[in-house]
Amino acid sequence: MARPPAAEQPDGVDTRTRIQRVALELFTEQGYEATSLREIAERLGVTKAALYYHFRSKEEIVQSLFTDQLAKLDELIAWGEGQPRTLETRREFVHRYADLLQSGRPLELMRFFERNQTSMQEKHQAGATIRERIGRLQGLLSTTDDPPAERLRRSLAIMAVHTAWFVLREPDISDEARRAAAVEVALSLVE
Amino acid sequence: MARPPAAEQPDGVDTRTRIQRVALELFTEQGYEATSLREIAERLGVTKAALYYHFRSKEEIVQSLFTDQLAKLDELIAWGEGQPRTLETRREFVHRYADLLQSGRPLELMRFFERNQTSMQEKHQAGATIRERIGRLQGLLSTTDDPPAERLRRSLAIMAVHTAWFVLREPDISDEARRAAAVEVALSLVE
DNA sequence: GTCTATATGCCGATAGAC
DNA sequence: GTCTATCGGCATATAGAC
Repeated sequence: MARPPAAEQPDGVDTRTRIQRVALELFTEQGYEATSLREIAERLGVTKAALYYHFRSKEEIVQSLFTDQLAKLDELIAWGEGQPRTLETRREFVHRYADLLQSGRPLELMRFFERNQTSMQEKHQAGATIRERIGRLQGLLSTTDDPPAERLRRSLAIMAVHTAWFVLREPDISDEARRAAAVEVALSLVE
Repeated sequence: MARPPAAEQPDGVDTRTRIQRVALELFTEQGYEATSLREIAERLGVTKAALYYHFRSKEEIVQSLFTDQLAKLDELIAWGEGQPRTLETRREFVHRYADLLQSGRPLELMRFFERNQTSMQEKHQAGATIRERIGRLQGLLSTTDDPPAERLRRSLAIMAVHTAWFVLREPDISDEARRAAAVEVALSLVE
């Protein structure tokens, strides 16, 4: 998992991590397919070959982004799958999910994934993994027995929590206010 | 706009239209960047050069998909911008928007757009146009003066109408039932 | 760990025959 | 309207020196 033994740059971040950061940014802005390894390398001031020392392929860069962050999501899913399917569980889930998105950087990953859905297909291993987890999340809130409107509402509850960060940008809204709005709307959708 | 004078294939659809259909399908499934003109041509049993007789570039194929369908959306926006910003207008908007998505094929275009967000950037002319229209749609339902939770709720109302078609698939749900669920949830979000 | 140099292949796009 | 043939370019990926 972790790899402590690594040479560090002046800014205290090793090259592997710098590659991941730049790749995530460019993949999200321009798209996975539209971003070349040459572009990533140039941004970092190294050559393509240096990238291949740290990652065996372009796809492996993406995989590394997710595997480094997937653990917390799996914790939440494990918790949810051990709870009774009650209103109280759904409420608690909304809060925990909002927490999850606010801590660490899973939100940047979500955005990357959302904007690169076509690249993250079944062929892409990271894509398959994330899709499976999203299915499990939805499964925590509703079952196929529920009436359609209710299933739709509960899917939207999850979307509300991410979407809040993209819809509520301007003007001068604090992270706390955005989170409060997300939770309020999501809660109303799981009632 | 229309181009009646065109040779037709045995199945009654001219080549230009067949190119558009296959392109939309492949762009949506695999992604715009990941789909080559060679692939589209092979699927149709022609060569790349034939594609270039009908469209000047890959991007022009995408543009043609939207320009052929944008008129109805513009009608809805024009109607909405001429109405008072009342609850009754929002309700009527939800119904009209659901109508719009059910008639014709704008839904397939929405799916294509949603799954190829990174390719449909500002540089891409079709992308800029659609983004502008989506902004106008959101503007019909809410203003920046509204409190955050309300703005989020109204953005979700629009999403509910599309999302219904992707979330509510199995098992044996009719178009009418799906539409009813979408409208019900969207209405509750614009109250 | 990073470099130079290169292999190999597909891409979008065009020219010109039929 | 569709074809064959081709251009120039950039892609991912690798070999091997330092």
